[in-house]
Amino acid sequence: MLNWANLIVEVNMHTHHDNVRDILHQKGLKSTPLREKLISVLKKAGSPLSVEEIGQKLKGIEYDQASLFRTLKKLSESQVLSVVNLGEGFLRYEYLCLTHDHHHHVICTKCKSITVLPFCIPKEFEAFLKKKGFQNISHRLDFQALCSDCS
Amino acid sequence: MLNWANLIVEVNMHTHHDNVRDILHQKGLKSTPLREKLISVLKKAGSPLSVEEIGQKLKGIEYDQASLFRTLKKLSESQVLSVVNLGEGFLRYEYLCLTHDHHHHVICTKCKSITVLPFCIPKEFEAFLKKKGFQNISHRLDFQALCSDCS
DNA sequence: GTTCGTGCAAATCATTTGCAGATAG
DNA sequence: CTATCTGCAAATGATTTGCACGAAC
Repeated sequence: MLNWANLIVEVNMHTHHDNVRDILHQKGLKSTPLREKLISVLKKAGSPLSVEEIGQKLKGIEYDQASLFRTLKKLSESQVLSVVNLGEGFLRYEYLCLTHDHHHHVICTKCKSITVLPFCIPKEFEAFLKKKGFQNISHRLDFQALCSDCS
Repeated sequence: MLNWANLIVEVNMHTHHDNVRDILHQKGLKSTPLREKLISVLKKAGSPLSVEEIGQKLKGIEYDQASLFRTLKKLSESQVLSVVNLGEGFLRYEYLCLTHDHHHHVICTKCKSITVLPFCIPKEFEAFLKKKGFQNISHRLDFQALCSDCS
């Protein structure tokens, strides 16, 4: 089943993906300086950033706050970014690597550092809800704790 | 071990708790019309209410929005209420029955009805975090789904 | 009689919206 | 060229704050 032609396509696709401009085009979005810079900032960050943190890393490029919010919303809707709500009173955004699945976070109650966790809730939970008649089930799970550096 | 004296104390304590005024005094808080009404509204509701929903049920008593927020915050800090963040962009509050433990919710994505769930995450999750050096661990888990009435 | 709570008005913070001009494809 | 973005300014929604008065203990 696997042949060289397919393999080359795959390799090309990944190379493709690595180019911020192409990520946008693939989603049918125009490529602009703000969008490109924003995505590369979030790709590099590795953890979910707040709008304020993004703004700081965006220095060097002049941008408008409203456009930033609009861009974040559009990229989230287009599945390029994911919205992370850790109950802080504002949202965070992270680069949604298509190969890297659904995951959860711990946020340090002191330094606010965020760590990705390797586990998810038991499938029985959603099965329970399904049995109760719920559909299109999704969930949110996050932890707050003092990290080892802060204790 | 169990004797009548202890039993009577327990019974009295519960009777005590049922009086909204005494709940407040026990926490060292002054009893005021707004606080009393607020607590009884949330006690009766049984599910976490938004500030707007609380405001509607508070009709009959004239209150100030700022005072309502201050009261909600103070009662949450005093463990009379608990803050529920379902990622809606605003907070909800529910009466924190001392005997009724920590729990989680499903919110219907359409009608916003909220259901309490009978399960919690496996203890291994927090054990994992402890092993990684985290302390004072707490978590948030909630579900979003279309409820049976809405499908 | 203090301490604590409330009302009122103004402030703040995150986010959104309308609109007209600029830019990508 | 036309659809989509962006900048700017004003609007919105949730929540907070300062201050002086009023009520609870």
